[in-house]
Amino acid sequence: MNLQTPFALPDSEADDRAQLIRDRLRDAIVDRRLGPGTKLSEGEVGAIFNVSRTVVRAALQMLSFEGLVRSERNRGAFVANPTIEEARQVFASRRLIEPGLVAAACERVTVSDISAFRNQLEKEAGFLSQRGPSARRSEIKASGDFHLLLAAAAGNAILQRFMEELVARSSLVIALYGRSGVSSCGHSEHMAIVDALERRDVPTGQELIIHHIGHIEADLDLRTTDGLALKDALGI
Amino acid sequence: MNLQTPFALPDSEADDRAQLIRDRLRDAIVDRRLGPGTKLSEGEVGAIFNVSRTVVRAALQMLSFEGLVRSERNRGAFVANPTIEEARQVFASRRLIEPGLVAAACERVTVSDISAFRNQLEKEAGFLSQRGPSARRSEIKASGDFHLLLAAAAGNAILQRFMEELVARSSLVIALYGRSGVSSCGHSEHMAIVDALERRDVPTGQELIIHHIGHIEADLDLRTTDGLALKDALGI
DNA sequence: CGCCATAATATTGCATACGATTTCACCTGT
DNA sequence: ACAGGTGAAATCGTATGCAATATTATGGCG
Repeated sequence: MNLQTPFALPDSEADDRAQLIRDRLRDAIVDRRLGPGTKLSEGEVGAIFNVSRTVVRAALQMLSFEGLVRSERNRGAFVANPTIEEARQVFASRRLIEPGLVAAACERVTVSDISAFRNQLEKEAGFLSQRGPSARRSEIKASGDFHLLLAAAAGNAILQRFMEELVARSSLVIALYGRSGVSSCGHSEHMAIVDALERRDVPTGQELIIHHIGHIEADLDLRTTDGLALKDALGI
Repeated sequence: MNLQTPFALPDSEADDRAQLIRDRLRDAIVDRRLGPGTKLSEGEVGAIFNVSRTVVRAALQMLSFEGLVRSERNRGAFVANPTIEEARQVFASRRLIEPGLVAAACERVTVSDISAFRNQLEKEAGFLSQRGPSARRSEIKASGDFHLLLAAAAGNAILQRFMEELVARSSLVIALYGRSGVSSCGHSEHMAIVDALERRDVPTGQELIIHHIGHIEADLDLRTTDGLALKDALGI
């Protein structure tokens, strides 16, 4: 467990340590420092963050609601291992919700929203030009953050929370089933979407985001692994 | 607190008492035995269900994630009091998601799904013909269950969970802002939707559900209460 | 040599204990 | 009579302890 937090929580004035631990764990999961299936022992996590199991349990329960962690009774909590079916459902949900976000965002987007988008796009470009696993992770995170920015711009707190969950789960799915690592073509698509938002061009924006989600999903290997694949596994 | 559970949990062999308590509380909230703003004290709830505060806290945390309960640090948990803005967002979310559910459900409904729908419709009719506050509550619940059935028929577990949250929150919103109590016209609309599902008629089904959601929302009083209303309040 | 039964160990589920914070009642002073 | 302050009671946040369950190690047996 490399959470780069060897000592007690330094920050912040904001109480609620469970939330803080949840955020740390979530970050670690979505940028794959904690891989699917990793056990998150209450005692161990508590020791790392210098808190009792009580507050760790609260954090793990939150992550379990978000679908990032699977809790088994009397066995503990593990980083989720989404099945292919779950992966499909994540993307089906995104295909349903994100065009709606684009429509809402087109209506109410402000100049400061747009500049936040541009800022995010520059960050993406920065990570793209770098090399190394750390930049890779940052790139994945930045790519997800773009969609979260879209959700925020839509101005619906409920849908925003749904999207937070979907984006986080997507990153798990990509970790498990991603083929080429990162779909680097995503950046230009994000740019085109921002352009459409700025023009308040709903149909174009929706078409772009649908294609974009399609590209992300197309980069996954979601072939069902039953029947024939079993033989393959035995053959090896 | 009238949760009609004066003694220890009778059922069931199924472990996880926190989940059971969450379900009980949620039922009480969505059928308005617990009104918005009601305090849910950990100790009190624990005494009712004969469990420690630990497990009550877990249940309340779950409800707080679902938006049915608002938790304030060092103050406790209260049945949520959605604002008008939140109410609008709940219905905006439903307008986005439910047509997608109809489309998915049309593709994959089975005959047993249809009969489940018909069964549900009969239940609704039964409550409609009765009088009294208890039948009223059952009617509200049954009306929500119809939409949950739709979500289940769509076959996407993630969207199903989102809908569970949205339906539950809708019932809170109706409790707060409902005008005529119950939109009794809903029943015939539900029937028409089931007919469309059976014919696998996506466009009609989507149009029907959009109108249906519109009718539910139209029965609310979501006029914003700022500016002028302040004067009114002072005038009284 | 491998396999199953059994004991030792670790981990979770839950209750309880205690300090911290809030709430409420009461009281005093103006 | 009322505003504001003070103290008691209630409630929450968190740590810890114990029983129950799962996991791992050990040893006997086929």
